[in-house]
Amino acid sequence: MTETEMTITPAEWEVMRIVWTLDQTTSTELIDALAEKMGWSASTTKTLISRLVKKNALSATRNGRSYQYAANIVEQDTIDSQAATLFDETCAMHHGQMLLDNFDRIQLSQGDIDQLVTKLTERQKTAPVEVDCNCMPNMKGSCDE
Amino acid sequence: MTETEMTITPAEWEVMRIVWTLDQTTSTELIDALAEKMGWSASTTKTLISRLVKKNALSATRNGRSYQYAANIVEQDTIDSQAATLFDETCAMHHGQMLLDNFDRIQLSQGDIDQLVTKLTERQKTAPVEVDCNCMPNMKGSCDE
DNA sequence: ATTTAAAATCTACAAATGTAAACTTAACCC
DNA sequence: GGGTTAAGTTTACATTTGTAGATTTTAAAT
Repeated sequence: MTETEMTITPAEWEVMRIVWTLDQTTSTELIDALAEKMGWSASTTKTLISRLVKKNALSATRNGRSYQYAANIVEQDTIDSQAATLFDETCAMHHGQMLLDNFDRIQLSQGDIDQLVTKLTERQKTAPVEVDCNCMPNMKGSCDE
Repeated sequence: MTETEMTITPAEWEVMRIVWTLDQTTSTELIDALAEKMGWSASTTKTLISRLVKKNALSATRNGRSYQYAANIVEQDTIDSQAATLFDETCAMHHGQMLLDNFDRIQLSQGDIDQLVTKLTERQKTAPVEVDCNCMPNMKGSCDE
């Protein structure tokens, strides 16, 4: 499997979330959940399912009249690369503030916090006073506000 | 200004990054920077500039033969809402791990780290052992891996 | 004033995306 | 075993996005 770095669109992402949550599911369940959550018509959900199966994000196993759908991609990995893209596409100077500004929106478990604090404390030793801007090729300067 | 929550596409985002970095700039500068960074033709950059001006993300002030372009939207705010969207669109259960997995990709200043550690320590007091899944309407359960 | 060249505007167009109706097929109930 | 109906497949279509050529304007230089 050549892992051709597929793209999941926002609408498709909604389907994946349900699949990940239910682990193993059917089009009916997906149609119902997304009709409720997103207000989508059955057709819309069906289309999205098809596209996800075609791009191999979902596996479809025939079971009587219908299929059993399951995710072929790991949720954590997919979220991680989604985030990686965000970090890559935005100015490094603003990442710290971005986390601080969104802090209350981010749910964290006790274990997450422990690990983060540990890593942050470690990082503190080598942290710069100011992060450099990485928005332009040869730019030492900074994104000024 | 009714702040109609505009959408910046990935390609447009590249233009904005340069504008934010240079603060005040011209089409020529943008064309050059993006030709180098992205390999775009002059026309492509011009089109993106137009679209950004039309959606009011950029202001254009005539100056002789050309325009002076400047951002109408604040970089930090824009990055913050980009991140907010990511957090909203992904399962809350995985946010902690997402940060840990991307830790080395995130640049942080000493000040950022201090503030984060402070907030995390404070949060620890009320943090749950496990974060709940928020992928489906009435779902107490969890996204099982 | 005329030429020229840069800057802006207009037009184009394929691919991706969101959204869904229409049609087909096949499993299941009676 | 034939009709019903749920599930899947096809077709559709407007918008958005990435990408860029063609055309028009107009400031600047001579």
